[in-house]
Amino acid sequence: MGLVGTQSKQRVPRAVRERQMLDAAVATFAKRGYRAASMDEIAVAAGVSKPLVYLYLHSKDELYSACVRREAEALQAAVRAAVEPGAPADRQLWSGLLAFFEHTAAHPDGWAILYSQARTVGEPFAEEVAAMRAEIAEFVRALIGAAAADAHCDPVLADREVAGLAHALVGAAESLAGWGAAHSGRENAATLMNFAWSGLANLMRGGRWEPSAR
Amino acid sequence: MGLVGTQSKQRVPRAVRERQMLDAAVATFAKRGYRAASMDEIAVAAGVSKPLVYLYLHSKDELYSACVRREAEALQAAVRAAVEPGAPADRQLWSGLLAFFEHTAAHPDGWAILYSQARTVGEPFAEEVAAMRAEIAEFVRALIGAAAADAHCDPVLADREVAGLAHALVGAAESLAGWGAAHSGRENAATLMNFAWSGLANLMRGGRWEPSAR
Amino acid sequence: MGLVGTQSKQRVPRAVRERQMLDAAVATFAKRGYRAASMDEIAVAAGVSKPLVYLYLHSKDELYSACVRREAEALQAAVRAAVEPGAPADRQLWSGLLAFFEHTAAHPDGWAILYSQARTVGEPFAEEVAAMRAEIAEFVRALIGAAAADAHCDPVLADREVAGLAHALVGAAESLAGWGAAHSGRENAATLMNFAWSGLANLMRGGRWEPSAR
Amino acid sequence: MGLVGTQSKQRVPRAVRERQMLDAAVATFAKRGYRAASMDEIAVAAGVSKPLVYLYLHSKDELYSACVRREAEALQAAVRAAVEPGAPADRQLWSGLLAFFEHTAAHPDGWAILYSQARTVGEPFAEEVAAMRAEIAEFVRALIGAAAADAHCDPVLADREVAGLAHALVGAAESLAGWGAAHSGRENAATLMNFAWSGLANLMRGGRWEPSAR
DNA sequence: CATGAATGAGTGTTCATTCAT
DNA sequence: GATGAATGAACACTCATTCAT
Repeated sequence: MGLVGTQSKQRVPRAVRERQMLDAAVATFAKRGYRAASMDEIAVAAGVSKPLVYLYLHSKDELYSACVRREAEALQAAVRAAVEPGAPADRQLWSGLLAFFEHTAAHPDGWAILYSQARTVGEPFAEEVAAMRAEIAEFVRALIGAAAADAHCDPVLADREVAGLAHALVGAAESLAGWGAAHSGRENAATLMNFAWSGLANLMRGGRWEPSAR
Repeated sequence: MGLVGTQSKQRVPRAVRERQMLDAAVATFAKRGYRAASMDEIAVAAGVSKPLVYLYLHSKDELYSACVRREAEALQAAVRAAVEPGAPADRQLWSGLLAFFEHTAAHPDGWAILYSQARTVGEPFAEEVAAMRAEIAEFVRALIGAAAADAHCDPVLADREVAGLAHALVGAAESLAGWGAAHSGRENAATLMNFAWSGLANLMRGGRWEPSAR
Repeated sequence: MGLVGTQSKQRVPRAVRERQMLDAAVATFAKRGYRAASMDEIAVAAGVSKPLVYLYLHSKDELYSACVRREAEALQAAVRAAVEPGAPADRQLWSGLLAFFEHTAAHPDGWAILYSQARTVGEPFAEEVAAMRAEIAEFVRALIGAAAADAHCDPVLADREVAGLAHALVGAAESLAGWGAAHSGRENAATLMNFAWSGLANLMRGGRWEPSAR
Repeated sequence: MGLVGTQSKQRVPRAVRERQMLDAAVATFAKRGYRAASMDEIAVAAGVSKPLVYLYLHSKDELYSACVRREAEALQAAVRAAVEPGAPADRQLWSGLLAFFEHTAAHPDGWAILYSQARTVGEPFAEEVAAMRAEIAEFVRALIGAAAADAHCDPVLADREVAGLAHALVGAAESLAGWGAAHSGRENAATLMNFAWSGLANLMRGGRWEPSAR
């Protein structure tokens, strides 16, 4: 006793403790869902006492919010870092998709929170996640718009249609991320590019599928 | 007293009451989520006492299960009824998408249960919903396969790639259903067909987007 | 329809229906205990609807009370019928014990209600059962008193001691009835007579066990 | 304020609180029975909130089990401490009975739990109590056997008969403990010794009561 | 006579949250 | 800085009991 470094109760700087708590919370929320995860379980998983969790993160809502924010920012940062601003639109989309599939495969708990959990209506933070999603869709929309401009696309695509296409593409990517977790990110990205880009290119050339067509 | 319909304790046949309860439960589960919805709230919404809900539907789990089953069957029936088995593949896909978007737009609560809620990991019945989704994806996969065969598609598409495409399409449709609830089903279906079918057609002609392409 | 004897819903006279209900109730109360037995279960076991049970027996309390009363009277009647009023005290005790063990062995559910269930403090009817027990003890006490008088018992036994002896004997009999359900009534009765009567005889002769005796 | 003991939320060490809870639970279970006693009532009687009871004792079953265990061990300890292993059999029996009557008179609630409540078929822990009872009966059986051996008892008593006698004696003691709670333990013990020991002694001398005797 | 339909009141249990130390 | 002790409020579920038919 009295010897430096022999305390059993670690004095750990706040930043580190907070990260431990967030890690534990992300894992627990991903496994159980927001309501079913208990603060007790999270505190135990983080290796700290419950009041400490409250001291640092104030409430279950704020804790979950912090988890969502952290994971969302990490995903967005990964995608942003992969995209070269000056490159052609298809190249940018490809890089972004690749980074997206690789990041979600590497961080399944984070992805689960963003995709499966936080979306649940009625729960808090559906808005935060929806905002992130909207931001991504807007980015994709801009890419499509740029490509259309480059191609001097003849019968200009309606804004609303472009936005719809962007949402469809985002949904397709999310679905693939969930379904193709077993596959490599490169494979998923290639599948989606092949699927989407040709359709877009065709649209820009004025080719349309006609419902009345026999 | 004496007026028809002024009795305090309504005597209603079981089948009717059960439907009222399911309606109330679907609305409540859609608004709050499985865990956050309380049996009290559902009973009040259905205009009956809690014990009666338990008498007929036995538990929260069974009640939720019944909701999921009913909504899933309704959606599948709507899609199935719209698709003409003998028609060409693109025609079938179009009809199915149209029916899907129209049904989900007309029954947003049912769709919320199937899409947002039941998927949440940790909640019960995620499996049932995943199974329904897999069934739909398989149907789409078969359509794509048939179209590819019709087109004597040269460099045969790998099975795994077709399955991936099917999941991407399903995800795109789900995403559009959520985003474009305000739009007409016809519009959404057209957007998706334009987006997807041209890409598929191009793929079948052997056209591929090449990541290495500068 | 209209044919005599072909109704599916039996019209059964009240007395018979009541007996069916009591039989079912005795079996159910014996198996589950007073609180754990539900009126639903009893009604199903009796093969009638619940409101009919209420129509005839008014409440769970009254139903249980009727069960206790019926079983208690049956047991007392069996014992009373076996005892010959004029016979010597030991003979009377023997006959009573024999009848008691045989009746309880033949009606284990009734005995369970009287012995294990109805005694539980806090439950209603503990009093009714206690009264029956007191009546039996009093009968035994009178027997012992008569025997003592016959024997011109020297140092007259204190009234309280005789009452205590009677209670001890009753308890011994109850314990044997529970433990020795597998044995024949005759065996149990013989064991108890051998055990008790000699002790009583000795007491009457003035023989006492002395605590201070080495 | 400032006065010792005037805090609104008492901070009491866990061991103390647990004992308070057990005391309250024993009293409540004794008064109402297992099913009729509510956790609310117990918590109020213990002067704490219900969640604290659950935090420490986990469930109604475990709480009841803890009560039964504690009271059973206390009773057994009291009896064991009173019996001198080397003493003659009658002396041992006397000491044991005396301790038994004194302990049950001093702790009527504990005795109620062991005797009236836990025995009720259908309730949990009937087994635990039955096991304790069997242990006591076995101890008494051994005493009778030893006495018989000392006395060179001629027509050896059948094992089953000895076991029956032991059960009869235990039942007699239980009955007296319930009936004679108002009397002194010494009085009850004396009554039972006089009743039982002479009968046993007579049996060992080969004296038997004959049913066929006129 | 007999019952399907219905409920008020209460049960055991859990959880997010906060003090006093 | 860190925690053991404590609780208010709510939740899923059950049961004895009663109408209206």
